[in-house]
Amino acid sequence: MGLAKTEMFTDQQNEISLFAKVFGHPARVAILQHLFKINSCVCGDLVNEIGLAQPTISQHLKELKHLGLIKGNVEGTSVCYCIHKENWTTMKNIMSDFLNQDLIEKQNCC
Amino acid sequence: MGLAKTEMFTDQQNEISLFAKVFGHPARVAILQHLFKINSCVCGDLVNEIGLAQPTISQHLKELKHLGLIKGNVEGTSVCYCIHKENWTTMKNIMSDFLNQDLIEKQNCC
DNA sequence: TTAATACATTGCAATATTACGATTAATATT
DNA sequence: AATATTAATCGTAATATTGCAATGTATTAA
Repeated sequence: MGLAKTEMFTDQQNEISLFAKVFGHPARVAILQHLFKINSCVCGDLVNEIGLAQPTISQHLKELKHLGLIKGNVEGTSVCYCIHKENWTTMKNIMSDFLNQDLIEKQNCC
Repeated sequence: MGLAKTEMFTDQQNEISLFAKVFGHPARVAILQHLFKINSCVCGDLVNEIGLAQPTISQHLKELKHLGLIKGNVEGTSVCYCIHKENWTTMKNIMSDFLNQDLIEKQNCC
């Protein structure tokens, strides 16, 4: 198989897992952290910054863009990337709801 | 390839991606949400609850346990699972730091 | 002891992911 | 126009993930 049976889960569960999946590779984490650190648009130097080959970085950027977490603007021959702030906030709220579920003391055995 | 080049990333980046990866499947999200909802140990009914075959659930539980996010206690013929609260809090702090990076207004082009 | 129950493990098929060389597409420069 | 630059896309190899049938293991019940 290798494919998740998404139809048996809620939209919320599928959405959480899609966001999580995109953070499930250190290169994409590194790209996002760099975009936050620079806090402006990064044109081109992500390949040097991260250290993977250009097609690989391009593929990771595509996934981040597809989920709406970054924006890309063509600027001459290069492309400028930055965090999509509104979508990042939306994602953050969804993930935070999941992570911040109540840990009330009431356990029986563990 | 199919394997991440973890050696070129920081420990923090690799840790974030490992936690995210385990949330990158809706079945594991559903299992965790169920454990939170019950808010005590769940003995046995996870297979009925989630709807995947027993070996599949067992495999997902193994991954969650391996990362330390759940605990499993043998209770007779069944095994009781619950959230590992301390580890969950640690994970939550790591993920929150990543998700809550500052979104200061200063963008050039995007 | 035997049978039943609950869960783990093994083995395998189908699909997904990661990485990159080669190529293509688009714009800039000369 | 010809060339250079930058990034996307294609194609492919290596590896990982998902799912489950079959089987194994441990505990309980009869």
